[in-house]
Amino acid sequence: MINICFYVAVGIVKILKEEAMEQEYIVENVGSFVPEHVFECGQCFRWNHDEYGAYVGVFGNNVVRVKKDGNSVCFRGVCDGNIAEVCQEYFDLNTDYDYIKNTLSNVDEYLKQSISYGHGIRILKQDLWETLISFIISANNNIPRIKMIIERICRKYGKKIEFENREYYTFPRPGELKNATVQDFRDLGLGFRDIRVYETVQKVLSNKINLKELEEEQNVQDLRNKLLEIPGVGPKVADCIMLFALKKYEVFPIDVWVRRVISELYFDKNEQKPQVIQKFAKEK
DNA sequence: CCCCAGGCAGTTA
DNA sequence: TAACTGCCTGGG
Repeated sequence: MINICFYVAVGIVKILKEEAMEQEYIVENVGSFVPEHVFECGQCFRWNHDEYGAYVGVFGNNVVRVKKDGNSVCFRGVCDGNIAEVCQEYFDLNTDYDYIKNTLSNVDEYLKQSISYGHGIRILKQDLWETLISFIISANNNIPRIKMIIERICRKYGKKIEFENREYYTFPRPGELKNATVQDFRDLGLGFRDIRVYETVQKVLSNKINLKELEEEQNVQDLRNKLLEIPGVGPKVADCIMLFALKKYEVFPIDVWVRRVISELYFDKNEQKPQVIQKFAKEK
């Protein structure tokens, strides 16, 4: 398990509009932060680039615009709390990615090239509830459509936040979805995933699924088994939830592409079963 | 028109 | 428990 935390993202915070909690946070010399690598890698679904190459996204009750200029990154937005603290947690700013990349680059030539290709990536610390629902929707689906569906859910059930004269919508909490029917989800374009999302909402509301308990479960195997009981959550989705929302950095989500790439590179193009790839990745 | 997309769940053997 | 198959929907 990799967990390096000797490193602190120092930056400058400015209050821009006190009444709207609009703030700015500028961090100099951020190692490993390329917005395109962070936001387009498929770990998140609510970030979109604007006409100036900046990315704007909603997470929690925050709307933030992220712009990289040379060696510094500017975070600007309306935040539920201190923007520096909010961003340090969400963007994992206090982890030394250079150390991790150096270590993994020495494993083999394929990893070296992969890391070079995506050198600016960071693993976001996303909200458990949003990640759970988002990855149930991701099943047998493609990223533009996943993003579109999630946007429609937020627009219909989330809370509106205004920023820079535009409207943004939070991802609805379970309570905000309590009256949503299977048909409502079908109408939003979820397809056969509608019943899975509906049942998951209902089970969280009736406390058959306890999000807090999942947050606190430290044993990865037990956590995985608990996640697998949730409708619409299989092995791949469970691993994504653990990696992107619960800081379980030892998991290795295997989707069709990871399977294909690893089979091609390491198994002489023979398609391997997820179980075999899982074992291989863990050992490596 | 067919095929596929960041899988899951229910059914067989 | 491993393999097989259907599934909403949209785009290439």
